[in-house]
Amino acid sequence: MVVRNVGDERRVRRRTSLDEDDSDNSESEEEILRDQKEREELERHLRERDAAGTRKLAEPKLTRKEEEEAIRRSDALERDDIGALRKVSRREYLKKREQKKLEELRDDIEDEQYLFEGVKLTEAEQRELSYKKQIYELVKKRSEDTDDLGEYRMPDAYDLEGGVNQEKRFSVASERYRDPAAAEKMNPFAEQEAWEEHQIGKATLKFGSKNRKPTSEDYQFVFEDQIEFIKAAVMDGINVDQESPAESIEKSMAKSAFEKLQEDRKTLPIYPYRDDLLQAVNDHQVRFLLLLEKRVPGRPPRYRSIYTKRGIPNEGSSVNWIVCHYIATGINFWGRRSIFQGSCSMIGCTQPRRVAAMSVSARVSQEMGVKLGHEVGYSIRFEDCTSEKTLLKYMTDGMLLREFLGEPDLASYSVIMVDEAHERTLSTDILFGLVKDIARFRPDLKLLISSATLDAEKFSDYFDCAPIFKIPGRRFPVEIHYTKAPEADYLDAAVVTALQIHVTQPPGDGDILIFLTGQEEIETAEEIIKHRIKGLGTKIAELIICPIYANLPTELQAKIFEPTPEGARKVVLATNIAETSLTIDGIKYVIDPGFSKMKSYNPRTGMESLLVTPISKASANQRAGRSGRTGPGKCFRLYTAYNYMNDLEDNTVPEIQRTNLANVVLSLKSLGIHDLLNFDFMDPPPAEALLKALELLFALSALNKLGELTKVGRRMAEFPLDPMLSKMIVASDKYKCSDEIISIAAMLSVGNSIFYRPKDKQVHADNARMNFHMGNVGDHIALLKVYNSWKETNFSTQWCYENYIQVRSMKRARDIRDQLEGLLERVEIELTSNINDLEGIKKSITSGFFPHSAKLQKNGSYRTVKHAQTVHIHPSSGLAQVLPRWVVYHELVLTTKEYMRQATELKPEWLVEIAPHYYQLKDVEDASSKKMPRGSGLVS
DNA sequence: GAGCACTGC
Repeated sequence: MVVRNVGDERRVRRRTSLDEDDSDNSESEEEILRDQKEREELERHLRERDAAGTRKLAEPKLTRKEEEEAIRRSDALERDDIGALRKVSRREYLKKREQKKLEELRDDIEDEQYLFEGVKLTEAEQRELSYKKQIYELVKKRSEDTDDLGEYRMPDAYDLEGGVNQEKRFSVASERYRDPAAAEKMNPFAEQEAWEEHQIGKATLKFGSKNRKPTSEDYQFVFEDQIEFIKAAVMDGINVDQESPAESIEKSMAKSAFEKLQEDRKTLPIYPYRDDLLQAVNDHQVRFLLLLEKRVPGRPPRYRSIYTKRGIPNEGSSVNWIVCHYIATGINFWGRRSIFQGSCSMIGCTQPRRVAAMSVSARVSQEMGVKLGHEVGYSIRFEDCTSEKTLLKYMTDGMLLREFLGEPDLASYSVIMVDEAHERTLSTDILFGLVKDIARFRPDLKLLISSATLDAEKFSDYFDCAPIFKIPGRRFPVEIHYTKAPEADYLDAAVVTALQIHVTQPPGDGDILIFLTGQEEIETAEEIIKHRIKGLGTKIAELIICPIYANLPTELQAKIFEPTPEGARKVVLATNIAETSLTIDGIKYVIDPGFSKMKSYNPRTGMESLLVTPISKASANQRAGRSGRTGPGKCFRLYTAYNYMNDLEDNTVPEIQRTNLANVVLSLKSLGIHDLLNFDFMDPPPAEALLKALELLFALSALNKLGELTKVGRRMAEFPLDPMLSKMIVASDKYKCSDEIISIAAMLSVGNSIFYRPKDKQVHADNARMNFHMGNVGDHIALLKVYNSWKETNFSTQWCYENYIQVRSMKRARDIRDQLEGLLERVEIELTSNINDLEGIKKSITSGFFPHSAKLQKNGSYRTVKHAQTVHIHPSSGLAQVLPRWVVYHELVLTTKEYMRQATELKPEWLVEIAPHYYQLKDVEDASSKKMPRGSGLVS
């Protein structure tokens, strides 16, 4: 939608500069004029679109600051190395970016000086501050050099010019939620230098003289508690290219980028199968299953350098895009016109992750020489980069699911390809069922399921014995080592193993990756390693510890992508995030303790909990594969071969079997699927979970007694939220406070990552947080206050710092809120605000969450009204000290106790008023008459 | 007086 009016000549120009491999064509006057024209076009387009008013469900809301959005988009696409959607003049854009960067940095430094005023800084904090100042100076210096700004530069391929541009790559792979300000801080030149200095500074502080020459005795250190490993197996390499990487880079540099693409396409392992593949798709008109035995790990450097300029978020992409390309260009096999010659129905391709959808589509559009957003586009939440021309559309699986709601037969698609099916995400599993269903009455629809799973037969059986098409992958061999005996303390064992590797192997031959279960464990491991290294002094080479987990602030995450300095070794401590979501270069050793945290759901109590559980074999192999991406690797498993064979499950339990299904059921119902218990799931969820979900939806009056969707239910299904949140919004219409309620809903759906609580400043953080709880209004209203205060400061970043609030989460909440606001219109709810009517707001909340009500007990604990289950207010709640008699809560989590997270006081009468079908008068009266111990000890 | 694996709409 957004790209329609960008001129074609831009593409031509771009192609030329690509071929010339030259970067200094400065902008002529003519081009500046053209840029201006484009900008005007854009503005006009945005105005028109806004005037048109009616918006498609998934269309992003771009109205806040059109310019800002344009810059953001431009930035994103530049990183794609596509540059197709540039909306502002390059010159203007760069200038703005530089200025903004400077301001941000200055603010940052000032903030910190302000915050730490009168506080004695630790060594690390001082270093951090001076590090920031350094960057500021560097950026300032660079921005004064104005000549730098006007010229058009092709983004570098990252195998050129002395190495990888890590920040750039990383900023895409890691920034789940893009923050333009943070991204802009990542100046490839300045930060690199400052970082190096920073690192050197750290190293000198810790390890003393770096210049000391190593003597032979330095390496004779032996650990007291070595762990013995047995080499048990080797995962063979497949199709590993014999050519040395250096040679091939040199070779490929000599050619133009376009030639490189042509050339490399032919060397892909899939290339010889091209005709067979198309023939196979052609022969199986009704349903066709394609299983790609993908490269489990790794691909040689020369391929990586060319195929994933954008970063390497998704390891399956290289197979995926080439298949899509074949299908798209080979469509005339089926008697239709090729994608280039005009209209035919769309090809849809789903990915489990946003970044993957973006990067693969960028790659394919480049491959086909078309502009991203035209013939090839992507569609993810908050960002729809497609147009009427789009024929090959990449999207997240959840997005296709929502498209189903608007178009239950997917009439606009002729091919659906589900990629990464082995990950078995919730959305993928539901898509399976739906897509299989519509394939029955749409014989023209082709299905392709692409998976790296080993039990292809299971997938094939599910899709009515669809033929399996195997495509060989590519990987390096990985040696697998098991321990001789089980390890009692896997954390300690992991640390010992890492140090063992570090000491016995020459530095520089490869980094170490340790899989741990969570933030806490990672921090502990970090401390242990630091402590042990200290004990070794300068006897060993430098070891750089890099923690990585999703909640780690983005700036700190960037560290793992820095190249390892000469003579040192990195040890990466990661959660599951390193298993699928991101790829780290240079890992040669993987240490796998065999555990991860998994969410489980108990349908009986409606409680979710995160449990540390043993991983599956599939998961273990995936982890092992992480060591063989750039060369032969080794994987050390901290369990025995017997454990592996006998104790581990083959595959991870699919998400659909261990989650709350309320949302799934609502979606399926609104698609007209009534018999859910007999719905064709590949792995059916527990019947109990389904019934629980149905029960809840009935209670929320989303379903009637016959299990049919009601009008309320239909409206609820429009919102991409939990049914209880959706109900809350629908109910807010009655209480005239939809404005407040959507803010609350947005804040709640961001999760519990809003308040930031650094270990060393917990008191400050808690104080700041309590400000929002003034008057004991309850956690929901406190969240509303947070959002509104932030809004009043014009979404200020500094305000967030002052109040220990995570900017990233707030920005996400803002986006969600905007989306919800747009959806209100669709379900005909008026946007009304009444901030003073707290009762109305609380009643709306109760309308959605009445099944989650609890009553205070004598001992200070609570008991849920419906199930008489003992629960407690979470200590982080504003009501933890207040203990109101009745509360309604957002969710129940099981950690050390059963805690209610986000609670608000309510009046018991409301329960009967709002949900007379759910609560009897006696439920409430009974309780209020007993009240608190009035007489004396009524024991029992 | 406690703790947050990872995604996605």
